[in-house]
Amino acid sequence: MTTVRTPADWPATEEEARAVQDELRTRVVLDEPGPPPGTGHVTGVDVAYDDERDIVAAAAVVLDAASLDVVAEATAVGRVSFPYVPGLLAFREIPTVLAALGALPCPPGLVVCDGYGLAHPRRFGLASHLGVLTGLPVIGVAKNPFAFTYDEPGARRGSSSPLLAGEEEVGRAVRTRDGVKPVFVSVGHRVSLGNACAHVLALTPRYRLPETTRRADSLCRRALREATVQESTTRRSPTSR
DNA sequence: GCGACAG
DNA sequence: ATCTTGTCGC
Repeated sequence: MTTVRTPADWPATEEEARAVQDELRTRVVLDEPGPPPGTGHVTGVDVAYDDERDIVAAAAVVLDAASLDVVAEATAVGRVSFPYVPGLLAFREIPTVLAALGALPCPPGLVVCDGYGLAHPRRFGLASHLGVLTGLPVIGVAKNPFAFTYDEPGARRGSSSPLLAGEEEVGRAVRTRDGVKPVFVSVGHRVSLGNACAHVLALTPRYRLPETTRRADSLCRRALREATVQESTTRRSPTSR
């Protein structure tokens, strides 16, 4: 498990963070289809927090896209680098997520993260940000519609409807299980929306959330528990070094 | 101006 | 995100 420090030039205020988003958004690539679903690697990333101790743990789990078997995984821990502000989530998660991705022993292929990409107040959510910084194809899968609107998709798995910012389709509400609340898919970088939705369906043979998200979620929670235990153990044993 | 609002 | 056990149901 690698440890990360927040970069020295990390934005300190909401204003600075928004300026960074406005600058980086010009580098998002939206005209590539992305890798075909069911081939190569698909990597889930997620983070867990311990606000009490100001610790954040990130996990990256690489799956074989065809079998959904785990191929590799990595974790990283660090300090929380920004408060939670709607629209600025990426600044809270990215340093640690980048460290976890960087610790992987193989290429991640397509990256699937929690939250949004294009579906964002300035069209530059976590998935877009992560894509621009890594150059990798990235999509976002969120559990809530944020401030966007949508019509309920059909009740069957595979149904979807546009996620709308006014008239603009910024993502899609995708039903991954019959009769279960949809997930909210948006493009991050170098993947088309249709392809992103196809990936999400390929990653949900059994549960509402993609296997990538589920694997990364449980791994980063475990990493957080172990990071906490390590630190308290060190404190209790001043002679142990 | 105020409230809502990914995780 | 996180606080949190058992429990109802397929």
